[in-house]
Amino acid sequence: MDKYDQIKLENQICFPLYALSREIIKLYKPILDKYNLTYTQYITMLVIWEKEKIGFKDLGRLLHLDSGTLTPVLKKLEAMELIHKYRSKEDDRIVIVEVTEKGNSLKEDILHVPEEIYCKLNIETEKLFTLKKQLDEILTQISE
Amino acid sequence: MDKYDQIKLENQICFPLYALSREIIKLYKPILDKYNLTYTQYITMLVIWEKEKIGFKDLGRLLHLDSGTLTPVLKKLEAMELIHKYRSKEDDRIVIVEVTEKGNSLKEDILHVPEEIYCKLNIETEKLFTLKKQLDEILTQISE
DNA sequence: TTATAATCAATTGAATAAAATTAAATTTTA
DNA sequence: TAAAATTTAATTTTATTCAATTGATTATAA
Repeated sequence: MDKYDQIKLENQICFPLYALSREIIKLYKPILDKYNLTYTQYITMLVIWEKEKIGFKDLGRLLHLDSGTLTPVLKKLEAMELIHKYRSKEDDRIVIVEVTEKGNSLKEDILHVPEEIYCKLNIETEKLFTLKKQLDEILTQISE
Repeated sequence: MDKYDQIKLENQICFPLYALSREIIKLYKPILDKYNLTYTQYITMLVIWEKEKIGFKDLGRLLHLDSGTLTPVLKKLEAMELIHKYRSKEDDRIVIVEVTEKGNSLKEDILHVPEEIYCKLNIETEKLFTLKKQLDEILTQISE
């Protein structure tokens, strides 16, 4: 037992999380390229598709992204005419994001993406499910 | 069962990986700030400390980082005098990285960092261990 | 030997990220 | 009610990260 063991890369818990996250995003790349979406833009659209209309703040909270990241992402999605933004009538500070018709049309094309990723991952559904459960649990705990 | 269920954020396996990875890096931030290291610089130093001397290519492979990321990281670490780089005598294409005396001195101060992170995470060691095992397994499979 | 291919690191441009600041509006409190 | 504090989102700045390309070097094949 070496006192330096604890700072070996192989003994870091966060590292495989960091590395795997980036590796999987790389798997998404060729698929999302067809729709001119980055991974961040893609997950942002997932939430907007599901909610149809959502406040900027709530969107950031769900995605764990702060305004400095989210603002340019939404600007890009708006330029692509997938969403539009407007300020709340009741409270002018609040920005609301809504999916456009063009955005909803893209939703139909995107439907097959998760399936393609699962094929590329090639891991038992059961394994993925238990892994996701563990990650969600830790994520909830940390985000408090 | 809605056909749109599969593109809900909550059903994406990669998302908690991506979000948790960034959340944990945020936990590192205040700790690593004291040493003027980013998370990427930190894990890069972990490998260099362990190997003492390593080729650029091997370093990138271990960290899952390509030259576009690693080049500026090493440039910064060299400016901080923690490492030095030189090209191989045998093959001028190959860059070799070595830890400096100052770099090795920092190693001693860094020893407590993993402990601090475990405290912040506040998760059973057993849970973390099994999680890491699963992640490592998938990472190995994907990186083939 | 010469031409071609492969390898390697650096560079470039776009996207992502965090921190600090600004600006506007609302809520609280004195 | 008026002032102060808080909330909210955008902007700005600085830094990081990634994919694609470039340029240099070495290895291989004709």
